[in-house]
Amino acid sequence: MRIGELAAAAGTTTKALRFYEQAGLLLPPQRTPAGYRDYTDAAVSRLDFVRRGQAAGLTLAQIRQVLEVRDAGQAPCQHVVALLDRRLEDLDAQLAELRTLRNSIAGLRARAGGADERACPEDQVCRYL
Amino acid sequence: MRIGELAAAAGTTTKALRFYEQAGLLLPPQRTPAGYRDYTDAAVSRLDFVRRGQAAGLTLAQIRQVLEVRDAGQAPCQHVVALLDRRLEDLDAQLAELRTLRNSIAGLRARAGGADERACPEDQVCRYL
DNA sequence: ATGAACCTTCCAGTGCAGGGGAAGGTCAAC
DNA sequence: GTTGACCTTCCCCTGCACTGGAAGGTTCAT
Repeated sequence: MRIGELAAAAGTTTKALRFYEQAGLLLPPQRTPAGYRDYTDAAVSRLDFVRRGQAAGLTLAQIRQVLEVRDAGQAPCQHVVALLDRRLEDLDAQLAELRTLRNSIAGLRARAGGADERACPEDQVCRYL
Repeated sequence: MRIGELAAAAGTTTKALRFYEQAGLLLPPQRTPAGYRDYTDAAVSRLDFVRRGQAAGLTLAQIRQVLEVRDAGQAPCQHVVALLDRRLEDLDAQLAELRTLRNSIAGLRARAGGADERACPEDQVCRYL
């Protein structure tokens, strides 16, 4: 399987695949005599895993760590669970932050009312912010 | 007022202030004969505005636009209100997205249970993701 | 034999908001 | 008269996940 086919199968681009290889997410595949990358089907499921990790909001560096554990022959499950737990914590923190921000912006917006046009005080840029 | 004093007064760094000037957020100040930047107190309240904008999650580019309107002698209030409205929409979208993500990760985590150590299937990286 | 469609490497840039540090000028105090 | 703290410009670096393009090699169909 050449890089273009793999990209099509995984729903990504050849550029991204070369980048993944250089980033340690894809193992360097066999090469044809001409130097073309020659992938096996395993690369497709590996990329599926990468995409599931990304969908879970993991960084490529975190996904790579999981893959490295797996490639070393160990079960990465414990590691994966720890990542999920940390991700949940981060998400909860981020959600709390965004909710606070939303409230304070909504407050500003309410204070501004109907966007009337009286000029702001001279010593200030805008009284609505 | 020299740049170091202004930075201290505004709770930021000289690096950031030079960057703001180059980015069009701070007007180029007078210079002393030696070439030092010499700010007036107006710079402090301008920086306060910048910080309030940042606290509201606006980008420096958006804040700069508001400042440009103000510097042109117009009241930027309408503009500010529009920015706040867009920011609210974006925040709501982002919150919805994060909530969805949180749910799906919580689902994965629940499926993983107590992080037990049975190996993942051979053809898969980890059954928990 | 030639053109399209693929592939290779390498270099550079994107957006965001600055930070790091070099090389050199200036100002006040001791 | 020199130390130390400040200032100047300059250019590169960070993180993240790629993307774009140049210059050149390969494969396949016509």
